[in-house]
Amino acid sequence: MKKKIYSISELASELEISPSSIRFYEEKGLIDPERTKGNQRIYSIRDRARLKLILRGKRFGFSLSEISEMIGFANSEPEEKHQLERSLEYSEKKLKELAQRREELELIEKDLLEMKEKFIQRLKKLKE
Amino acid sequence: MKKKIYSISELASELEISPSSIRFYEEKGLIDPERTKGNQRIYSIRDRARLKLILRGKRFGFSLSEISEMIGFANSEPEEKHQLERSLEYSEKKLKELAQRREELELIEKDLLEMKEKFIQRLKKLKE
DNA sequence: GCTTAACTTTAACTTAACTTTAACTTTGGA
DNA sequence: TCCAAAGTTAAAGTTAAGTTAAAGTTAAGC
Repeated sequence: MKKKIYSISELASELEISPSSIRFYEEKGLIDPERTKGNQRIYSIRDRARLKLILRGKRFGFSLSEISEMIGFANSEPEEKHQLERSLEYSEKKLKELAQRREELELIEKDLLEMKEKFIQRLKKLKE
Repeated sequence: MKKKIYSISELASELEISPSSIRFYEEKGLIDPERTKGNQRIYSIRDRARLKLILRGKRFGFSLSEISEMIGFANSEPEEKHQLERSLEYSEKKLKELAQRREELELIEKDLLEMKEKFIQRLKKLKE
């Protein structure tokens, strides 16, 4: 069982963000790495995966607090029936939101494709 | 030919943003409505469409300046060949970016779907 | 053991994207 | 014609998401 771990700067350069950003996410409660005897942060593969998730979320315009909410929910292991049902509802809600975003993304793509076509047509005419 | 127009507050409430935001976008050069004799802003259907585009872009984490760049490019009518070619390149670049975003969106959706499945399974077990 | 690179915290600073406020003007209805 | 509602600008204030700086601590290679 290999237990790969990372220092803050390793992880930062791999994910192409600054160490300060990683510390900032920790301050905001999005991540919570172990520490060495000397108090330096050590990141596990799971921590790395979580950071990747954070960055992915950010690229979609989710705010850190939204991401925080999603992570908290993802990592909960609800045992009680009522809580389980609430979690289920939450995931369904988020899935719907994502579906809507996908539709909008398709609209933007359509706009851009049309633009591109227009440019191509005009270039063609220039060549005649 | 009906030439529907809007006041700032009409448009704001329709798009569910504040009038100040609309003014702010104008200040940033994203939109440029006509004015009445008395200097009040009047928005055309095209202005409304553009605002929608701005909001759509924002929902995808594009910054206002990126959106501004895209809009400026969309509204340019380049006649020169070289410029046309640049515009074409630009649109292709943006389309690639969008494709990548779509992939990431699919990853997030997958994560969420898995979560949802887990909750369903656990609920099932509880009922046995 | 020493040096130096990498780490630590705390606090101030920065930027984008708005929002709020203040002081004033225009518009639409009784 | 007058008044309230809606609009105007300019400037200051706010919030999120970092970045930078200062001052000190730990770890790694010689």
